[in-house]
Amino acid sequence: MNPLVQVAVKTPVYGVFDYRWKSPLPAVAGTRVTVPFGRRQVIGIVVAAIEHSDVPAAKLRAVHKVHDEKAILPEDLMTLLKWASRYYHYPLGEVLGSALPSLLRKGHAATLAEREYFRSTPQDESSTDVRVTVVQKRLLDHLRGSGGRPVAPDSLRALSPRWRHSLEPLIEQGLVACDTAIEVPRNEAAEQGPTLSDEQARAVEAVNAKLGTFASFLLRGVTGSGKTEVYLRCIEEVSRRGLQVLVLVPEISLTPQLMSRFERRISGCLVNLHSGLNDTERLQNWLCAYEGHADVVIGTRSSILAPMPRLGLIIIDEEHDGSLKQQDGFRYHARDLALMRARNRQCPVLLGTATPSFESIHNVTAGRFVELALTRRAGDAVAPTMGLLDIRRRKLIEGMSDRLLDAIREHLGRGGQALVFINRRGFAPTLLCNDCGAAADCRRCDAHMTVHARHNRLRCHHCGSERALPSVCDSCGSAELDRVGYGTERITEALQIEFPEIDIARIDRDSTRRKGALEAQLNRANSGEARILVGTQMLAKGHHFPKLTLVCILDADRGLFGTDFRSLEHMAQLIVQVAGRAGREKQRGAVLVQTRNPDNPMLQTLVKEGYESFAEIAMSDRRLAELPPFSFMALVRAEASDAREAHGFLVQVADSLHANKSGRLDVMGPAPAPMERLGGRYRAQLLLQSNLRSTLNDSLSRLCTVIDQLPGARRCRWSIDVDPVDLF
DNA sequence: AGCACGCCGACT
DNA sequence: GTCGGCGTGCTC
Repeated sequence: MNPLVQVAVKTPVYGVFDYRWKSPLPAVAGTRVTVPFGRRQVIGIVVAAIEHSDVPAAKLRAVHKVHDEKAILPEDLMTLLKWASRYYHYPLGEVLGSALPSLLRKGHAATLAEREYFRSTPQDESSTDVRVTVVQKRLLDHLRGSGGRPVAPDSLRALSPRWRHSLEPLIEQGLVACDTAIEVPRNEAAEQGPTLSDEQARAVEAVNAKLGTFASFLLRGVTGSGKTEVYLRCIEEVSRRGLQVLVLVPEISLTPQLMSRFERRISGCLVNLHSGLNDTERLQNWLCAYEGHADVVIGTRSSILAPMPRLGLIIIDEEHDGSLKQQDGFRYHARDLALMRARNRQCPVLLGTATPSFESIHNVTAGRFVELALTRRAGDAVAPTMGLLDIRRRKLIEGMSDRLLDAIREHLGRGGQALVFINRRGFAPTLLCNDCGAAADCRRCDAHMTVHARHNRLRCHHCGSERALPSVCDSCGSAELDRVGYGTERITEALQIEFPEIDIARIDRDSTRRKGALEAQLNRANSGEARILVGTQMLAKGHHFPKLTLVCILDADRGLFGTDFRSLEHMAQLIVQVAGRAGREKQRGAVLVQTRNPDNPMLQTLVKEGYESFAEIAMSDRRLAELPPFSFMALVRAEASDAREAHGFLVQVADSLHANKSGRLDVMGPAPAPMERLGGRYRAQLLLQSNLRSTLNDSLSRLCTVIDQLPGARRCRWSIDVDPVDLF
């Protein structure tokens, strides 16, 4: 009897199938195989070798091809991914697939690219009268002159564009030898780190003391307190021990400063994994991690699934950041996977932020995380002063109060820079008819369209559809159209009128879409050429503008009344992050928050006492309301082109849950999603909440079985989101 | 996801 | 009579 294997295949329903193993190689879990699936051939991952299959022998088919000799997904990753498949209720085949670079999913060989090197042979050294061309003479001289070290093609190309043509005869004659070697990037540190503060030194020591065991640290450091320096010192120590470090950052392309800082400080093999890489680069860097050549891997969310044979430490920068949660498909949270992975691998996790997520604060309170605090800013910098600006009954110029404009004038006068933060791009969020009151709405979403004045267009920021800016109202034909509300474009325009001599840089997704445009804008900001910066949350993260002394936050009120129970938390994090851009050098910074709710206790606490006090109060509200992190949530979403279809589907799903009575489970809905219509499809959702993780998990498992058997489940697109961050 | 199977309207 | 529309179900 042939041995049997289970193979995970990328398919939304089952995912794991049994096959006959016909290869002379032993079956290894984590290797890629091509298997017949239906009438196609697909690539799957071997999950296990099994003794017996419940599938009738006649149905079992043979593995067609074996791609790898050793596991492409090492055992520890397989364990993590299998766990994640169960935890997030997402098919194993899809989960395993998401851990592989796309070229490997398509069957590309898992080998690092090789590079040719050339050197002069002993035969060449001894020969005296070889007849060579001028170009060949030049090539030989260069090779001889390199002192026996192999020479890369690049430097030969510099000698002659047709270098290979000239070189080949020399190789044939045995004068030049060609070797191949794998290409592994190497980085040389160019600078030394500063002396650590006591707090930094204590933090580094605490982490280093736990290397080789599982421990979780929350590095809570105010902006500018030198969290990155702590990361760098820990990385140095882990490298010294011959282990690898995995560093997760929010969006690497938005933080070139952070990336170059790592490059200046770390010696060894440093690779990136982020969305800006093409498939080949991504594969090469992934393989560097997989083969253990990489000492440090820096990447975005999905890097948490990168194979690291000598993993010694996981660092997550900006651990509160929403981008750590995948918002479609396999909806994992990179922070939670990191904790699970570190526990399995017995290595520490270091989570850094100025504004911890409530989940992490809760974990500190519960004793699961050790808190490391950095309370002082580096150098002479002191924390900026924060103040609320009551704009009720005040004269506003394009949404900005006179006091705000005065403050900008004052800071500019003293040679400072001002940042105006408004988390809305475009000119105005709404176009209203003055006669009939109708707003210009998106035809595919339940949303107003945003006015983009510069391009004379209306755009929907939810589905991306756009149309020409109408000159008359769609509903009544009136020409009295009002652009209501403010976006970065309008604010920039207004400030330019107010400060005609001043150079203003607008930094949002629209103004930085073109390649290199973001760098160009950031350069203008850093050099001090631009004196006023207007931008969205793109400006909130990680940037360091030396001359910036004033931060103005225009629309803080929006977060106070969000639809989501996390709106307040996110608003506070955003305000603190933006505020942190001010006064990072000698001049003390100031932060002004415009509001129509100056008496709001949450806003007051945040501004007067800071994030920590704010979080304490906001979290006690969460506890009373039994919301996460004091309970566990999952969201079942459904969307269909017919609203009744999506709702009906969820009614059936909900019924199956009510029928079962084990543990405490609150089922809310089905209800229309906060924005019911999006991109022309109707969305409904079912919210599950429990005080026990296991109850929630069990309910979801049952729910999956029910859905699989549900006729018509395929007419509607559905998904399960465990621990959702946005209830949209 | 694909891909076949199967059951009803327009056509050579 | 047949061609082909896409709703439904399966893939070890």
